[in-house]
Amino acid sequence: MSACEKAFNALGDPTRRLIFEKLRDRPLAVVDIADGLSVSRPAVSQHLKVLREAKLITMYQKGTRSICQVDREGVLAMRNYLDNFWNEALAAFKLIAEQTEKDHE
Amino acid sequence: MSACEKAFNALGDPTRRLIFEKLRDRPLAVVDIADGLSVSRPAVSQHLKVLREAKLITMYQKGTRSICQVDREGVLAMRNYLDNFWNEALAAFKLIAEQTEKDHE
DNA sequence: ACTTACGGTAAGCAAATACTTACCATTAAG
DNA sequence: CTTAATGGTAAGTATTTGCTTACCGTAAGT
Repeated sequence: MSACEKAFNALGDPTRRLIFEKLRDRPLAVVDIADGLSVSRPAVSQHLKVLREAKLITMYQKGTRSICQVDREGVLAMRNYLDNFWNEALAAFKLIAEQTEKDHE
Repeated sequence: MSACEKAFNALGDPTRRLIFEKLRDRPLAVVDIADGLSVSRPAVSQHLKVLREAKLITMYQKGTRSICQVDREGVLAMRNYLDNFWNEALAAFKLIAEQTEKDHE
């Protein structure tokens, strides 16, 4: 279930979260992502690389522009991880509750 | 929706993810978390503080031991964020798809 | 062909952060 | 009361990592 190790690493950085959220509403070129942000374009490029390797975004060429968009794979992987985590935590909690109940009777 | 800023930061670190996952199956004392990990106990304490402030775990005293367990608040906040994100991304995608369809007729 | 727009990569720097050792406080047990 | 167990905090170090400038490559426009 640690297919999303990289995804958690990637979204651990506030600037990358900003970029990620910018792409939620529409695909954007690198240059469009960069302006409005307080960091340089090369910095953005580096962040995009991390997001790409985490499968949180995909990119394709369109002329000289590199268009970025969110990648369902990474997003769903994280969602799945958290769902799973929570279900198992809940199950474990119930098991322990039953156990301690037994101890008290 | 950025109630989980801290949660993403917290789970951005691999050691903290390890600790977090250790707690999925059962509550543990700090000392129990520390052994098995490759870092010192004080390091664990510091990580626990971060996880606590991110509302990913809660702690309570039991004698000299501090028992840690997962906190639903943080987990559900992240899950919610990702659900929301994905829904909005999907909606945006459809909107754009419809738009470009129009352009082609 | 020349120029402009776009963007990836490298090297170096600066800031953040994860880790260690040392120390102290609290609680239970002898 | 003394000792052992547990764990939080502080100070300092070291590693990581995010950022910048500089440079180069590619694709479109003139």
